[in-house]
Amino acid sequence: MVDLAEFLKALSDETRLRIMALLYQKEMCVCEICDVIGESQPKVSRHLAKLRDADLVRDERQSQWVFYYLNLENKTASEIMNTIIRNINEHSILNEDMQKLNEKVKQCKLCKREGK
Amino acid sequence: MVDLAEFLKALSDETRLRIMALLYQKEMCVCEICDVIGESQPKVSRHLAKLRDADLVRDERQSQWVFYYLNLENKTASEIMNTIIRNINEHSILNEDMQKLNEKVKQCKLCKREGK
DNA sequence: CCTTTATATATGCTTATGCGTATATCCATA
DNA sequence: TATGGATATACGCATAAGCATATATAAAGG
Repeated sequence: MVDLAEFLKALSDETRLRIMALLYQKEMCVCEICDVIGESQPKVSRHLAKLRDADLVRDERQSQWVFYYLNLENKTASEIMNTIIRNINEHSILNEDMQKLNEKVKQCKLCKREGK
Repeated sequence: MVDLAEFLKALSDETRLRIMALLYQKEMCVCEICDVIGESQPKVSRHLAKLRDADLVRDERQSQWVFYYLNLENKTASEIMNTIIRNINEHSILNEDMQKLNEKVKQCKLCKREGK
């Protein structure tokens, strides 16, 4: 397992926290994430790479799109994410992202996966 | 409350994690902490300052000694510390510190507080 | 093939972080 | 008030992290 300090460092960035909170809801492709959080594609991609390096997320290419999803194998990591989501009301930006996600979900035509 | 990312950043350093795990057991003065984790006084002091800035710990001078203790007011922070401690077996260095703490506790003559 | 869309990475830069050493401060006591 | 123990901070340095912009790669579809 990845070192605890390393794993917390991977979580300790606002952009990455926002991404993690989104992926906690459902797996998403990069462009969806960019859309919801309003950050540039290279920025999101770089942060996803860090999360992947820390083994917090996994990715899977589906034709043009790369879908990211939480890696739930790390028990400590999963429990900490649970805690954050449970207390999400104290963290307004995460809350706003969730609302935006719910709106977007209805209208996104591109990023639908066939399976899963 | 301190920003979630900031708070996680404060936690995401091995030395600070070790200190937090110790303080989870009991309040301690700086020299005790140095002794248990085997790090220099300036290093420990600097890390304690960071934890204090993030409002994860509080301090209280008792004559020559400054005692540090966990600030349990931040709910998210407390729950995350609980999670880490609950899973401490996966993080050997924290475990070793705990054992060392237990040995030291018996023999420490200096750092006894009158109150609390 | 060529273009478009989606994604990843490289580059150059600025700022943040951590460290060891040296020094300052605070307090108790001789 | 001089000394020593406990603690905090300053300094100089090395490395890491984050950003924007530009470019590279991958797949789909004409």
